[in-house]
Amino acid sequence: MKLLAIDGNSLVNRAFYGVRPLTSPKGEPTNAVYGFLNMYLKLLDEHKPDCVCVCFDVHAKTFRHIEFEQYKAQRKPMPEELKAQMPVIKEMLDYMGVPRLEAEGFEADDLLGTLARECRECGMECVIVTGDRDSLQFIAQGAKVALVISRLGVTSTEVYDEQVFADKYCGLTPDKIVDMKALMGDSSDNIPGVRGIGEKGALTLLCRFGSLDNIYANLDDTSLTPNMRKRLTDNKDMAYLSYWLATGCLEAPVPVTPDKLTLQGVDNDKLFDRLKALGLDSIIRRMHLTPSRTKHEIHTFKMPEVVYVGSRDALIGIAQELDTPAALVINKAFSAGALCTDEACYVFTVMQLGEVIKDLFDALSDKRVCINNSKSLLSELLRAGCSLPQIAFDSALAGYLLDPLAGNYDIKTLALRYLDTTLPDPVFEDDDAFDLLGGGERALSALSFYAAAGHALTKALTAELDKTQMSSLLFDMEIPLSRVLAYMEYEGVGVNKDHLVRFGESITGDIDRLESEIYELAGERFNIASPKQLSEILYDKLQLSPGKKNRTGHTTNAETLEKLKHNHPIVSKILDYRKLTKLKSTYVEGLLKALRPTGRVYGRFNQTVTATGRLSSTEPNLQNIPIRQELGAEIRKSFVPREGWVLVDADYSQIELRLLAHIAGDGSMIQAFRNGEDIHTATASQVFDLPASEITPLLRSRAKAVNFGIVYGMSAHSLGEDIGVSFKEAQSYISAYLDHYSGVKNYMDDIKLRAEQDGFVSTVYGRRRYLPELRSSNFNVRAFGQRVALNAPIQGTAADIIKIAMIRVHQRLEREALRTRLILQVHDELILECPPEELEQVKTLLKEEMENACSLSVRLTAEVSTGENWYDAKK
DNA sequence: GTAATCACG
DNA sequence: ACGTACGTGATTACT
Repeated sequence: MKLLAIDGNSLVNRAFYGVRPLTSPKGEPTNAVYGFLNMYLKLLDEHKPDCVCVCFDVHAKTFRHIEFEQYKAQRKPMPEELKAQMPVIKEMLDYMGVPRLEAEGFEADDLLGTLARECRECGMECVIVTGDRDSLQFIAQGAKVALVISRLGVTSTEVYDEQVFADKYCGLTPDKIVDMKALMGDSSDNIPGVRGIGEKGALTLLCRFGSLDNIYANLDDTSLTPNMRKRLTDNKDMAYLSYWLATGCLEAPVPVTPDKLTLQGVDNDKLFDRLKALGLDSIIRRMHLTPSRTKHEIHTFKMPEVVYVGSRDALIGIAQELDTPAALVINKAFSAGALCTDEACYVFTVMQLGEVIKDLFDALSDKRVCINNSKSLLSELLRAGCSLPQIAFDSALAGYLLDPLAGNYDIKTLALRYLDTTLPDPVFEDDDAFDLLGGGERALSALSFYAAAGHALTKALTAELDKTQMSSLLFDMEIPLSRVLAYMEYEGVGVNKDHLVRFGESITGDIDRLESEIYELAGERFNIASPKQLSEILYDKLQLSPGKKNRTGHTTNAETLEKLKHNHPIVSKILDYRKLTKLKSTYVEGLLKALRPTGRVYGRFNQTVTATGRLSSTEPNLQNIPIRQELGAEIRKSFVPREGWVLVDADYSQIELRLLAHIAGDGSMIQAFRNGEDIHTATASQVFDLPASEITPLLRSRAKAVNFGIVYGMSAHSLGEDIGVSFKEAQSYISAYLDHYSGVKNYMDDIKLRAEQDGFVSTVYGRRRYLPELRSSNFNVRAFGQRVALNAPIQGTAADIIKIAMIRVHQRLEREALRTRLILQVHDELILECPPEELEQVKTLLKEEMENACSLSVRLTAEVSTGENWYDAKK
């Protein structure tokens, strides 16, 4: 028989401080609940105990002892967010049938000690789980102690028995942990210890003398330094008080014998409802809970009649008859699918029907369908040469709008969250060929469930979007955009292989040369790409002064190395080496890998990734092609239009600052833009109190940094760092800035307030970003939340605007029957490829659509230029 | 799988 | 009382 005895308070604390802030849809903090339950489930898996008990502290109303009161009362109060979660955790444990123990005037620790003793007495094995080293003393009661350690956000346990303890504490017996604490104290437990003695000193003393008593019996021992002797003498009372405080009790009132602490059954419904209300879906999944029967009516969907469609004609007939939007689910290989309406769910496999995909989508071409991830279907259809259906709804895009941080928007995930329904695993998703004989039935049934869930999600998510006033964002922005993106992905972008290869070859020589020069200067060969090895060479061997530290050692990043450039010739060679290898591996080799026989790369634009509404680009990332430095910009010369065509590039100038002016309603900044002033010069003129004519390039560039910094919610510290002036000087720039642009200052105050009230911030178009960080008890996390609150409306509105522009540009190209295609988007920039005869028309329409995508208190301007490659097309 | 680094807006 | 700007993705090293 094995008992798992858990220190509830200790684990809850670990969870609270170890897990990033999470909140339920209502805004209650849930991170400790989440972290605790995950730890608990993991422990259960690992130890598979027969009996379990979670112990909690209950502080006495009257204290056992006056010193006790004095010291324990000084403990920091529990943060509100944590306090609120304690009863929730206890409630969860009750629903899970986990015995828990608490006794007034006793701490969890006391209960654990008592349980350990009782286990020994009745011959049971006992594993104590805690994050508190105090409990290691109970190893002396025959228990094992699984010490919880959180490192880098991952929690694991280290199991101590007598042997492990002795190894770690130079041969001491576990009861000496009390002597340790008596000497070193424990700030988290408010045990004072002996002033001036820490972990090392305590361990040395105990190894020498064996126990606290023996130390005091041998105060005249010659091995003690006079200093140490004085500390011990002066604090003898403290040491013995601490000894008493650290000694765990073995006689706490435990009403049952350990063998009775068995797990009771889980109350599925109550647990499901509570976890659901807290938004802890991953726990629901992990525990395989099923939707409770108590609240079925609202969203849970009804499975319509499932009809297996066995012939091509029947399927086409059904498609042609559709008069309301139908949910369509289809596997990637187009070999099976399902269509669901209110009436029925029609399941079909192409294996049975012959090659009917083209016919099916012809039949659907004027029909409205509801899809999860319409972009991927549309790009597949384009590649397959099929007609495109109208997209009436896209559940993935809806899910993204409702919670852009959720990360996963597949039907199974959305169904759990919005329909309280656990779907079977999507067996059909990745099947390249749909195997009707092997597992086909299971896949068909999954398919019908997914289509039906897709249909139900349309209703549920539409309601949610109505509530949050984001319907227009979905129907007028994201859904039309997904079609544009599908075309962009279908088109790809031309890459000149020879140019890329030549560039790669031209830098390979330099890389080799730098490599051997670096080895020469270092006096040995090492892996330059390994920050660990590099840091040893620079900071240990060559004795360069290390800059900031990171978790694993000293940073070797470019910013730090830049400062060390003049101290040793190796440094700038390393910087150059890094630059060149980056270009070679990420851009030359990366792009060559992605280059298809058509001479083009087909990247993907993801529509549901960023927190702010921007797109992201992958495989390859076409949004971070070098430009800032001349050598890197060479890569851009490899991006070319089709033979005989030209690239057209248009970017918004200072869109984020213009949006800041508009959103903040700052008269002074609006005026500067209306007057067509150079905004950085205008800012410099205000901040430095000089006429525009006297603004030097240096001053302008500093003002530019201030302008950017404001948009990011900067601090004076980072601004100073960035532009190389003192903290004080940076502070004075910022205050001069905010004095002049008082609308910006008001905006900054106002948005933080609103964010705190609402729990989210919005773009001009109503796109939301939720900010659970603002409720964190951690200052840094909260400060981060405030910066995000400032930045998200601006970055997000810019993202909204260019999306509108993309849709309109695409539509105009279609309407005007042009061959020109939109091929890339880089946040504030659009790139098209254009046959020469369309060039003038395209330049005009592009500028028009971008500049008129929305109307604000300042106008937007777009700069258009053209060229034979991307490098030339950027002015 | 995560961390460090560095490319972009 | 706390650390230092917002948003991404790819590569490499290392656990």
